Amino acid sequence: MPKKVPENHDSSVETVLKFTRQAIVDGRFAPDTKLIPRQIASECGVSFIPVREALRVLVSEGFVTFFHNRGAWVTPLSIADLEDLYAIRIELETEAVRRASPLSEADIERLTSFLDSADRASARGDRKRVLALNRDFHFFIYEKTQSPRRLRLIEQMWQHAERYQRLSLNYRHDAADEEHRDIITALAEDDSRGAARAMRTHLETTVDLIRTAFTAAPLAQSQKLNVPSQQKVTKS
Amino acid sequence: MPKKVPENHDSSVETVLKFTRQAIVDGRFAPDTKLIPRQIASECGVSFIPVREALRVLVSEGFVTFFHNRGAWVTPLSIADLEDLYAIRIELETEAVRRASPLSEADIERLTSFLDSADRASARGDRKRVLALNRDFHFFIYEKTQSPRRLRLIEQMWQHAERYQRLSLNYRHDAADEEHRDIITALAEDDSRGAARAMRTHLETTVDLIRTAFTAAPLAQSQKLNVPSQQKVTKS
DNA sequence: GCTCAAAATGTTGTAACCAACTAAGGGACA
DNA sequence: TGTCCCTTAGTTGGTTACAACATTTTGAGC
Repeated sequence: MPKKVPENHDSSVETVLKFTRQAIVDGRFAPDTKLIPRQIASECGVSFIPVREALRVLVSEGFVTFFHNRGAWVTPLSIADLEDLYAIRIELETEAVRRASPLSEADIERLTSFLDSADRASARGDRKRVLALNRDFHFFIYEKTQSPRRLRLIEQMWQHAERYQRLSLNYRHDAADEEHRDIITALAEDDSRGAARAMRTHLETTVDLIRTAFTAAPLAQSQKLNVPSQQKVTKS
Repeated sequence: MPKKVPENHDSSVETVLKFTRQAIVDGRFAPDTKLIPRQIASECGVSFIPVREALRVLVSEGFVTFFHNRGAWVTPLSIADLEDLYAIRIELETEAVRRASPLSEADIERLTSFLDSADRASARGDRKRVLALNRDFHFFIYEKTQSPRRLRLIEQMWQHAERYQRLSLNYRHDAADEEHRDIITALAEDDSRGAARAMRTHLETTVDLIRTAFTAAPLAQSQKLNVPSQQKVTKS
């Protein structure tokens, strides 16, 4: 059996996968639009066979839907799916916090430093950095659970969630920061249940904001061009 | 002729996907062995390109691991992964039961009928039917939650769990049946928390059994050390 | 026996080709 | 004018063949 380390350098499938997934997550490939393999292939500088492999993976991840003989389409967004998604996130992530506790003094300091950095980044208007630090904060906790499957699921859920978060343009840093610090406070006291409760509150507040933004700007999901008939063919 | 009947004829990729996943789940493709694309291709009667697409999907589902330039290998099993898997199953499935409640009188009767059928099947030694009814029982509840994402995750976790369950050869029908009826009892009283508790107990008992079987027979995952090449012993 | 090079095997990716299906356009006809 | 059917063009699903490269095995010389 092979002794270690799966691939380090990206294969062409990996290249296409990352490119396409990112394009879907950040909205460049809009919901309910058709994905044209040849176009993606030329944009990534590969032939169209690795593109099909990548699309298959994206189908299995839920970002893309195949319609038999009608090609690959970006999976649409919906309020129902948003609720479903966040319900699952809340379960997985509150439990992750619960399992991460207790944290060491050093870990608490590290978490605090993420928030302080985010504060400074927010003050200078560096939204991208704020979002990166938000992710760092959350995943620093989740990684403490030593649960690879859970971590993988949470990562996937986050990517799906990003598709929705993008719609609420203004990231409310101040409110989020306060909720984050509530989580830290509970963790510092080894109050795992309190930390989990704070995480739940945080996520529920987030989904409330997104829901509002989503219903206010339904353009994002109602712009259905060339929608194929609803005969679904590939799930899995 | 009026209209073409939409054929449910699986695509090549679907065929390979189902074949290979099933072979991994039921142990015919043992953990830590190499998957030979050409062999799978010929066995499914397709060329090796759809096989590669299917293997990609199985990688994304966690059943297969790619090693760059060293091919595709069946993901190994481990106690740590077993615990991880069941921890997640418990979260997703207890919450599913909680959300499924309250159920109608008819639903309760339906659930009871599954268990009665399983009893009869067990009495005549039809293990396969017992397992199918076990699945029907669980998923009848989970489908009531109207949560497609959760359902999909649970289905995937079940397939992974089957790889481990296979190792504990004797399915303890009587114990499982009693736990199942505890779940029904709680559901019949609209006691969603009680039902969730009963589900948790049921799953914890199950994982205990599997853990025991797994540690008792570690051969199952370390014995099948792979060999260089599947057939050719070349030395003649 | 041991080392290292060369051949065999396997993996990754491309190109050309074909069959089957979808979707769009153009009559024939009421 | 409008509907329905048929043709046709374009796309998708799938195969074979092949080139480039990595790994493994073989084997010859020391």
